Amino acid sequence: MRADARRNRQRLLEVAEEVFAEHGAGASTEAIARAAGVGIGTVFRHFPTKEELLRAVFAEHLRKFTEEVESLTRAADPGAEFFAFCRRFLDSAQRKKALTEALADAGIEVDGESRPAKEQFRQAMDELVVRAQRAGALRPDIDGTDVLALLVGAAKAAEQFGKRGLEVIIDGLRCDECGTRPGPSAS
Amino acid sequence: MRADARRNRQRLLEVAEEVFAEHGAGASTEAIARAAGVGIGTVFRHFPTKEELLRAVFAEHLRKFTEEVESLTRAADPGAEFFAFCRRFLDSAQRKKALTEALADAGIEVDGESRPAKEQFRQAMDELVVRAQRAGALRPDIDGTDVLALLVGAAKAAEQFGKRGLEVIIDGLRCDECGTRPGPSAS
Amino acid sequence: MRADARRNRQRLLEVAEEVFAEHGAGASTEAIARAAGVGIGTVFRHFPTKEELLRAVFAEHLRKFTEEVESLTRAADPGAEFFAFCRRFLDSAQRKKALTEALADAGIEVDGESRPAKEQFRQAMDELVVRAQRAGALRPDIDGTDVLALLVGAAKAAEQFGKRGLEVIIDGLRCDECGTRPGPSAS
Amino acid sequence: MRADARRNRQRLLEVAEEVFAEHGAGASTEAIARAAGVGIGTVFRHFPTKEELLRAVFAEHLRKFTEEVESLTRAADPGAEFFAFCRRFLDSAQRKKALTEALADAGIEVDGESRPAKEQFRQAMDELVVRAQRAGALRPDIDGTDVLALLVGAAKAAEQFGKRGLEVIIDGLRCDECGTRPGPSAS
DNA sequence: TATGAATGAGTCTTCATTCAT
DNA sequence: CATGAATGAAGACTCATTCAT
Repeated sequence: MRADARRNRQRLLEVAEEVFAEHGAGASTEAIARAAGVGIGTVFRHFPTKEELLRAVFAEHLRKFTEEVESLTRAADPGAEFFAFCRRFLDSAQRKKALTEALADAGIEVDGESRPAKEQFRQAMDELVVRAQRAGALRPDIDGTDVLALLVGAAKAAEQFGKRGLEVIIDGLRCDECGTRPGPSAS
Repeated sequence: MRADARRNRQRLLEVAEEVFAEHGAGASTEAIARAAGVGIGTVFRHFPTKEELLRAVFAEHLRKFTEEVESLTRAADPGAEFFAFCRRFLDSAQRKKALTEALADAGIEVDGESRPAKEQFRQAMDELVVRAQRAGALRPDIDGTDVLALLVGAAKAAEQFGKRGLEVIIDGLRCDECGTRPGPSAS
Repeated sequence: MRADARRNRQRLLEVAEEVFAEHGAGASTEAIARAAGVGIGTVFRHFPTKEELLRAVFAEHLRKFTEEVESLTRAADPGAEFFAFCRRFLDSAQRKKALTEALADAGIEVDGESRPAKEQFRQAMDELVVRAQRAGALRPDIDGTDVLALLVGAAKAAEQFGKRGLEVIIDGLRCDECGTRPGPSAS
Repeated sequence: MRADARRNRQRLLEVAEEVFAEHGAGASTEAIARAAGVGIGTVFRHFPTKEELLRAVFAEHLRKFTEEVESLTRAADPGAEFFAFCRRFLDSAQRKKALTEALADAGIEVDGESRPAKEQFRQAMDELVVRAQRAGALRPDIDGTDVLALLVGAAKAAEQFGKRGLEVIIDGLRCDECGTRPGPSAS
C-alpha cells in the first residue's frame, strides 16, 4: 500500500513541476490533481498545503540540479565545462521560469528542511567554480553563489531579450587576461 | 471638480506603484483603494480594469525612467555616467521588483497606447549606450536593449544575492581593452 | 432656468424610453444620462430614483398611448378601426418590449400619481371596445381591459413566434356570428 | 458520494426553479444557495456559470413539460383534452413567470445541447394539436408552435389581468363552425 | 441647477482546504 | 488511503445613489 502512496507522491511531484513550470505558481491545485490523474484529496494528503507542494517541487528540482552540478566536477576540462554549463542553464531555464525564480530564492528562505539541500547545492556550485578558477578559466573574485545569481539574472533577462546578455556576463566572468586585469588574484 | 479627480488619479497611481512594488501584481484592488484612502469604486472609475491600472502604473514608471535616462545624455563624462547609472538602477530596483519585472516586458507587449512610450524609452537607452561607446568606455557590440536586459537580470539576481553580480556584468561591459578584445570593433 | 430644466426632463424621458425599450429595464442610469447628453446628477435631480424614472417613462408612454386610443373613438368605422388598432399595436410593440410589459403592469400597481392616468387609459380602451361592439364587430362579453390583456399577450407571443397568433385572437374577438355563438349577449 | 452529489444537484435544480420563478432570472446565486441550504461554492461546482444554471433549470422544466404533453396524446378525447391542457397551462404558468418566458424562447436559441429537447417538445406539441384537429375540435390552420405562442401570450396577459383572455383565445381556436368559418379548410 | 467624482453594497466567480464516503 | 463534493473567504467588477464643486 505504501508503494502506491510513494508512487503517487513521485508522480505528483513530476506533474506539479511540469504544471507550475508552464503556468506559474498560480496554477490551481485542482489542475495538478487532474494532470496527475488523482483526486484533489490525494494532493492534500501528500502535501497538506499548496506552499508545501511548491516547496517539495522546488526541493526536488534543487536535488536534480545539484546532482547535475556535482556530476560536472568530474569533467576533464573544468573551464570549458563551466561555460557549457552556463549556456545549458539558460536553455533549461526557458521552460521553467517559475522554478528558476524559485531557485533564486535558494539564497533566502532559511527554514528547516530544505536547509541542508541548499547547503549541498551551494557547495556543489562552489566546487564547480573553484575548479574552473584553478584551471585559469574564471576570474578568481567570485564564488558559486555569485555565479548562480548571474545565471538567474541572465535567465530572467533572456525571458524577454534573448540570450545575448549571457555572452556579456560570460565575458565578465572569463579570465583570459587574468594577469592584466586589476581584479584580486586570490580567491 | 476635475482638479479633484486628477489629484485622486495621481494619488492612486503613486499608491498603486507603492503597493504593487511591495506585494507584486497580485495585490488586491481593494488594498490599493484602502491605501489611497478612497472607495473601491473610485479605483475602478479611474481604471476600469485591474490590468489597466497595472498598465497605467507601469506607463508612469516608464515615463519617469525615460526622463531620467534622457537627462543623462547631457552628462559631461558619458562613460562614468553610464556606469553610475547602472548602479543607480539597481538601487532603485530594490524596492520595485514588480515594476522592474514589468520593465522587462517593455520588450514584448506591443499594444497600442504604450507603444510610443516604449519606443521613446528605447531610443533614450540607445543614445545613452552609444555615447558611452563613442567615449570608448563601453564595448561596441551591444545596444540599449541589451543593457536593459542585463540590468533587469542583475536586479533580479540582486533580489536574492546582493549586488556583487553587477560588478561582473560591468566588467563584461567595459571596454578597457577594446583593442585587444576579440569583439567586433564596429557598432 | 426652469425652461432648461423642463427641456432636460422632457429629453430625458424620451431618451429613457428609447434606451429602456432597447436594453430593457436593466439599462444603467448612466447609459441614459450619456445618451441624453447630461450628467448623471441631472437624471437623479429630476427622478430621485431609478424606479421613479421608470414610472415616469411609463406614464409618458401611457399618456401618448391613451391619446392615440382616444383619437380612434372618432373614427367612422369603429369595427374596422378597432382591428386595425390591434394590428398597429403589435407593430409598435416590437421595438418596445420592456414598455409593453410595463403596460401590462397598468393593471396592477395602484400607487398614487399614475392612478388617474390609468383610469383615463382604461376608459379610452373601454370606449373603443364599446363602440366596436355597438357596431356589431366585436363580441360583447369583453371589455377594454380584456383586449389590452390579449394584445399584450399577443405581443409577448409575437416576440418569439411572429404575428400569426394575433389572427387567432382576432378571430376569437370577432362577432361575425354573434347570433349563433353561445356566448352571453350582454356586456 | 456520487449519490449525494446527484441529490444535491437535483435539490439545487428544484430550489432554483422555485427561486427563479419567484424573483426572476435576476435572483442572486447566493440566494439560491441559501434556499438550498448549501454553500455558494456548491452551486458553482454543479453549474459553473449562472447562465448554465438557468439553462439547466429551463431544460428540466422543458423536460417535465414535454413529458406532460406527450402523456396527453394518449387521451381518449383529444379535443376536450386539448382545451383542458390549455387551461392547465395557465394555472401552472402563474407561479412560473420567468420559466414561462424562458419557454417562449424555445423557439429561438438554437445552441447545441438543448436543441434535441426543444425538437422533441415541438413534436409533442404538434402531435397534440394534430390529434385535436383530426377530432374536429381545433381549427386546422395552426400548429403546435402557434398554440405555444398563444398560451405563452395568454399567460403573460393573465399575470396582470386574470384568465378571461384565455377564453377568447380558445374561442378563436375552436372549430365548432369549421364549415361556416372563412378560415382555410386545408391544414 | 448641472455636473460627474466618490461611494460601497451586492454580484459572479475562483480556489485552497476540509471531510464524509 | 483515495476520492471528490462541500465550503466560504476573497477578488474583480457594476451600479444606484450621494454630494462637493
